[in-house]
Amino acid sequence: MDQEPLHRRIAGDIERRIASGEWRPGFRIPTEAELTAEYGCARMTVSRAMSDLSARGLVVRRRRAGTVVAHPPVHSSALVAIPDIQSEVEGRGLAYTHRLLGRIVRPALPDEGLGERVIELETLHLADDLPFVFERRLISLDAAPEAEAADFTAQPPGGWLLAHMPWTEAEHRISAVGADRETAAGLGLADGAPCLRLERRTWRDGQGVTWASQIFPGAAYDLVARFSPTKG
Amino acid sequence: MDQEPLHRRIAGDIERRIASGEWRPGFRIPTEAELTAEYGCARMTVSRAMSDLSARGLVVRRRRAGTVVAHPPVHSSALVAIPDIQSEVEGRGLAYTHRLLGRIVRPALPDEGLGERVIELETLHLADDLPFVFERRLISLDAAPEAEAADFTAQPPGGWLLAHMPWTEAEHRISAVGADRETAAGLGLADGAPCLRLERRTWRDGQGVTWASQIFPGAAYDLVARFSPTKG
DNA sequence: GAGTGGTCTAGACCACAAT
DNA sequence: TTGTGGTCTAGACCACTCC
Repeated sequence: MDQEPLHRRIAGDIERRIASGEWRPGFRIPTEAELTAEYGCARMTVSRAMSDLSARGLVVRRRRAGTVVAHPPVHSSALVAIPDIQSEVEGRGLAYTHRLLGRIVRPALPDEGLGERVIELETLHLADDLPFVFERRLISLDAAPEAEAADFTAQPPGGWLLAHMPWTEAEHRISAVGADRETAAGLGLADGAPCLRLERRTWRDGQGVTWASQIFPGAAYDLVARFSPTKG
Repeated sequence: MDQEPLHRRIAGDIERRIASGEWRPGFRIPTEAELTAEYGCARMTVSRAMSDLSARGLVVRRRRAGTVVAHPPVHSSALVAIPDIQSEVEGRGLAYTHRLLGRIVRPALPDEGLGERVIELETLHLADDLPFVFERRLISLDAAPEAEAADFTAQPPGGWLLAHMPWTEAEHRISAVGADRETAAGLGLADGAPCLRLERRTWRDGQGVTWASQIFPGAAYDLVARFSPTKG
């Protein structure tokens, strides 16, 4: 019965009153001293609860001024999770497979930021044997020389990289594009059909490792994000 | 000189070693007892630092097994921030304006989840007088009856809602669509041009408040996310 | 059993900002 | 000046889980 730590219970109680609208944005929350008395615990315990809420952006704390319910974010008002393709497919209960469509090794272009030589791969990801994502990828052979000998028919490039070159920094970019001829053919779409493009760059210790462009049929794919204070 | 709290310094030291690759995923970090000795502080201070790292997903902690550097996320591997249009425009140093294109009040459809009556708005958002986003929005008049009298030529619907009905829960959905005729006309695009569609639903205390569909020209807009452990 | 993290206490001093 | 949060201490007990 006592499985929930007290600091969580305190934070949860406050969170619930914020989520329910009982405490609206700007409302001043009881002080640590008051909550300490209310819960009959040490101030550190209350402090821990309030710090957590503050770190999650539900409240704003200022010395002397006290703690108030935060206003809902205006700039950058939400976050969307970017999925791993294989997990995404299997999470839908479908069979994941992939097909290597192209593989060449060539000198890197200066603005690719991937060193001197790259391997360029084209991969089609399938869900239950239906085309799901068309991926173009460059891997730096300076950063990951083992990639030249890797068998990307056995393991898709993304999975191979995660196993061999875990990244320390990544950048993602989402945009809408019309399918070019090659992409349209791969995905079985009409030329110019609207698609969601996810571009991803990763680095390891500041050195560029890979660039990938993954193209999802626009009609078949959504990125969804839910946010509420109670789900943290 | 002592402005940085000790627990932050400890967390920062560890974070740096993870980010630099010195401590790779799976590496076992010194125990709290060892760090306590190293920094000559109380265990609570080390514990606070490690809890923070754990909450941010940089390390995984298990009783008896110790603390290890987390593997880079595989499922849901990154987050993209969703911008507020006005902030986005002004953040680019452009002048933000908006134009109300349509406004009607009508009964809500059952599957809209917005109560009995809604106000339906079409708004064009402009950056330096050039079309930037075409927005269709429904506002529940059950949840926000004041919306019926609001002047949406003076303040765009999104801003009005933030001021009058801060949400407690939101869902976002990103997809690619071809511009329909009306959208294409509003944004000055060819019919069927690829666009990024951001759909947003918000609730207050479980009651549906609004639904919005914001359409960005695909070529003109990107959602970008950067992630690295050192930027937490 | 013993090593590890998770939580909690009852204090303390300090930093900051509103008055 | 004083109320408020931010940090820190030196302990303590407990819950896990690996050996």
